[in-house]
Amino acid sequence: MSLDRQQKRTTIYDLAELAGTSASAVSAVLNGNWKKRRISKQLAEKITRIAEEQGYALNMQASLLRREKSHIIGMIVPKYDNRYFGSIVELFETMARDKGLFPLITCTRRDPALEIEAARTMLSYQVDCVIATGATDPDRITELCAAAGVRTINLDLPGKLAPSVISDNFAGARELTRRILASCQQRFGAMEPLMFVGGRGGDHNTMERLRGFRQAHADHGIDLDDDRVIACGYAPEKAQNALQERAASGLPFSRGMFVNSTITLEGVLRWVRLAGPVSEQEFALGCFDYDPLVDLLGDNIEMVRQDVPAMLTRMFELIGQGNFEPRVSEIPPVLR
Amino acid sequence: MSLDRQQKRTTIYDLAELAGTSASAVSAVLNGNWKKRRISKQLAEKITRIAEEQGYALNMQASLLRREKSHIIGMIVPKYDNRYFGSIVELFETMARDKGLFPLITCTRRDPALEIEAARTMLSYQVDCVIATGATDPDRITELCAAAGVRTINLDLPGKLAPSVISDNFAGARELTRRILASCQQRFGAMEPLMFVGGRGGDHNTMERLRGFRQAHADHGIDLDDDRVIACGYAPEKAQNALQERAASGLPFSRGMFVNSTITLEGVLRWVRLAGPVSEQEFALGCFDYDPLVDLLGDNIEMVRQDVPAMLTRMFELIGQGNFEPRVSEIPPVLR
DNA sequence: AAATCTTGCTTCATCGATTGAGCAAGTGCG
DNA sequence: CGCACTTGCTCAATCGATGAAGCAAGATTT
Repeated sequence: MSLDRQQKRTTIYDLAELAGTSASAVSAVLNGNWKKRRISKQLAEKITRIAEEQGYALNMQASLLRREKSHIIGMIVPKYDNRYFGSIVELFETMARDKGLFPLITCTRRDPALEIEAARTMLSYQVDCVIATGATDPDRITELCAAAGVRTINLDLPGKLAPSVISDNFAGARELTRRILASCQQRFGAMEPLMFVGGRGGDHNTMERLRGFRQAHADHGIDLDDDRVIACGYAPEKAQNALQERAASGLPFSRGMFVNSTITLEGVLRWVRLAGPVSEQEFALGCFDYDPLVDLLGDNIEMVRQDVPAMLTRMFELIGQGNFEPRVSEIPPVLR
Repeated sequence: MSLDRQQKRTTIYDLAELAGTSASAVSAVLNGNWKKRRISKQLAEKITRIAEEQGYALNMQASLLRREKSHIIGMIVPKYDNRYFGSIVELFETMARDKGLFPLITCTRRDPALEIEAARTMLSYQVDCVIATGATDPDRITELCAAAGVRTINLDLPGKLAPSVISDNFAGARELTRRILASCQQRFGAMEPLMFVGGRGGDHNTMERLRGFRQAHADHGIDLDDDRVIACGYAPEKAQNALQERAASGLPFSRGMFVNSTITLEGVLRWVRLAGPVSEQEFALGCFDYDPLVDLLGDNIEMVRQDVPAMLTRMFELIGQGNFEPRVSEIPPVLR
């Protein structure tokens, strides 16, 4: 790796020399508390000018080493490349910056080992706080951080040891299911039990969504066999294969499907395309997650949009209040 | 902000005391060069054990302050929430980590001021190298970093002062245009000049894609009026409004459209839905960018997928070779 | 005129990890 | 036995920014 620095960086000592003053004065001026330190306006202006001329950039590492709080806030995300996590990350950055915090984001591709590794790295970088988003084992992260005196908040998936901010999966899934059933009624002339595709049986969100899914069926007095639930994970290929197998198995198949995320939807649609009966026109689909392009192109696809701004607002509220009790905040999703 | 640390963090001095040795030995053991520093295996093992027991985490700030290279590699991206940049960021993180570099990513939401601010912040964090992705003013970033002795590479959009890795926009656009024209021929029985929607007239990629767009028309001997080009920016609302106005203007309108990104496609589809003639079935669309869900749902939408893995591979090659000549590497996109 | 206060700086220790220099004890060789 | 060499460590300076403590010169009070 040829990443060798060209010249030595300008430091406050260089500036002090150029300004004929001390490093301490330069530091005071550049970090804004020169009034408190009784530096004259003239000297302050002179130093500021010279710093600009020299293109001085603070050495954060040195600065952070000295300060007690780093104002760095870490976020661990499973994936970047879907709209849900993409918008979480983008808004998180913006909000963190607005609050004077420096956002440090790391993506773990749903790899539990990388998750722990990422948390450890964040601690090394002296983060003040870690947000564990959609983590497989949020409590492990909380423990690790707690050992270093760093607080954590869980986002998207809840944990037992730190506060969690998640969607109201039950209510959202119940309403989404209701809509898919209504769409079946309208388009096929009758309601039939739906299938549930994607997610992991063990994860909290999937369990809650399943509860809403079941409740909506019960609301309409529709019997639901357990074998209509295909919690095959989130990856597209897994959903595609699972549907393939299911279709081949001879078990009853539904035209209405509750799909657990846009990622999974990719697999479902691929199956419909390649191996499925005819076209997606013959299905009534619903997706727990939002993607604007699907919304525009998928005529028969209902979507639930998780309320990312509300979730992040709540999260920063908790931080602001210094509230780190392990309570769960459920944010209602936006239905379209 | 209540982000107060709970207890003091464990340092090498604490570990030294516990192990009955010196901080120097602890440091040598923990950063792996204990053999070079002639520390005995016993002591090394003892220190390692104690460090683990105490949940010790290195203080990166202190470590980086002392070292010459930080091994931090910065990336500036305009947006997270679309598949193209999402996959760039995700793969960049993975590849950087594999090469022993620490990825530091920042999103500027296409705000030129934030771009400069982000570059400055990266310098403060002592990055060894900055990747400016889709930057509005990459040369400004290069200058700023050069003043601090930090090299830069441009990705997606080229600059004049640093090496650039971009898609072969001309060839990609020419082929995409050819396909849209063929689709027009097949579906409407005749080729007609297409419209070009989205992008900024001034930006390199848009200019090159326009060149390919024009060339493909010329290849088929189709006359193309300049007023079929609507470079209204990338944002969905802008595209939607521009099409609205265009339709109202009475100028000739095309059923075939070259759309400059998936983001813009969102606006185009919205226009089709809300104000457009009937449905997207009556259009032949092509998009310079890839989204798997559009690929599955958009029956008449051709897509060009920029070859993100190849682009990043090339980028890391340049870094590895220490090659910082301002040359442009054009990576052929993948056509589907 | 002496005592006190204010202004505008400078000095120096400190944060935690790293590393060149150095030192003491042990080993090997003639 | 004396000298060189090796082994296994410790010491102390250093990276750059920060801020408490201190100090000198001038202003103000008694």
